[in-house]
Amino acid sequence: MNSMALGKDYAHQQCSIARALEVIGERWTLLVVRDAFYGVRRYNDFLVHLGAPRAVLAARLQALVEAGVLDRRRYQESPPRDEYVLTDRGLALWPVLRSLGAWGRAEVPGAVAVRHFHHADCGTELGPYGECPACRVPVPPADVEMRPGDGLDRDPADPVGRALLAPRRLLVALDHAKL
Amino acid sequence: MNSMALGKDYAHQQCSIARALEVIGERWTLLVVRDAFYGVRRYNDFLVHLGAPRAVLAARLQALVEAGVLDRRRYQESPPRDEYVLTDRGLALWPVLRSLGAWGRAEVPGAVAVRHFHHADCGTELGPYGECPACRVPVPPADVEMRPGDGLDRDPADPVGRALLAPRRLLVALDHAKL
DNA sequence: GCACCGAGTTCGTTCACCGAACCGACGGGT
DNA sequence: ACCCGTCGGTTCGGTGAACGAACTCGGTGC
Repeated sequence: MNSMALGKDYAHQQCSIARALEVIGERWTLLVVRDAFYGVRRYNDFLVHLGAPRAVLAARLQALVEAGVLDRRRYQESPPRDEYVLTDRGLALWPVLRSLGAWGRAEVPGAVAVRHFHHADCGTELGPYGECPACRVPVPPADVEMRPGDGLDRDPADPVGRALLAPRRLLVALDHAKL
Repeated sequence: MNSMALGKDYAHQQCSIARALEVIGERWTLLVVRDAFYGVRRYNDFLVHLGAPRAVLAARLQALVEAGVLDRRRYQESPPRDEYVLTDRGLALWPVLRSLGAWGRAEVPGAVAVRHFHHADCGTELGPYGECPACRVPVPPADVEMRPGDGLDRDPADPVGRALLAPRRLLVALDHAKL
């Protein structure tokens, strides 16, 4: 529970980047956070959408809760079921995901535009830093609308992938009645 | 060179974030890129500053060159010595490092300000997105001056860490006459 | 009672990371 | 000529993490 034991620490590095990577730098972790922004909240939905091993997913979710990035909360009592939602600290990761996605789309060869992000208030597509070029304000993730792009597979195998085909507001939970 | 048998690929994920993570998501990779922004260019300097295993460092440098993030170039013939410098594609990672560092400083508990980044033209400290609040422009990394903060260790063990104590412009190579 | 579901845990294999040792090309000192 | 040191790696044995399949457990619906 304290610092060590895991090989995930960058030892004596004194750098806020290294400290950030100790929290969100392990394999799968940032994709879990991404899915949380997309509205995924349940263990099984993360599982089918990510394709990660079950044990790894369980470990990442627990680590993110302990790091204060996700909050685990009961959403029904019988049977007892928990969901994982982003805390303020998790929401603060939006610029990281935004800049990573922008780089991946612009700089990794063979990339096609898979998703577009728009300012929900005015419909304008976000700039590279997650700001609205029209309104000249940084757009918080709650005000972002995600729309599918041309490169997106029209018929994903998993139900979560299908649910994410439609335009949707970030952070809004998936509707399980429609899955 | 194609998809590979390595476990570093996020399989069927269609997401520019996942594609970016396939390039810079492995352990140590992003810290190598960070050091490249700080002016580190030689194998041995990366090695002593990062503390990574030699084999891992060699693999990461090679992978980054193949991905077009770093360029390997000869800087002397006898003995033949190469240095690794950021390409345009690597320079485009600046917003990623900037947002990660900002998050690590603001949101990871127990963090103290270790380094500050200023707009070299006017001296103003950069905003959270790497923009200059005074000039209202996004600041390219070449125009960023890095200054040590209060949380920085005054006497690091390695010579590279000592060289990075002084205020310096990003991307400028370390001066090996002073190491 | 029984099948089913969500949310994990357990387990054996595979793979990547680690750190120490080793290697080869070159330069400098004696 | 010989030894020493540096730089930039490669090799190797041990360890820990990731993987995927199987299993468990609580609870519900039929």
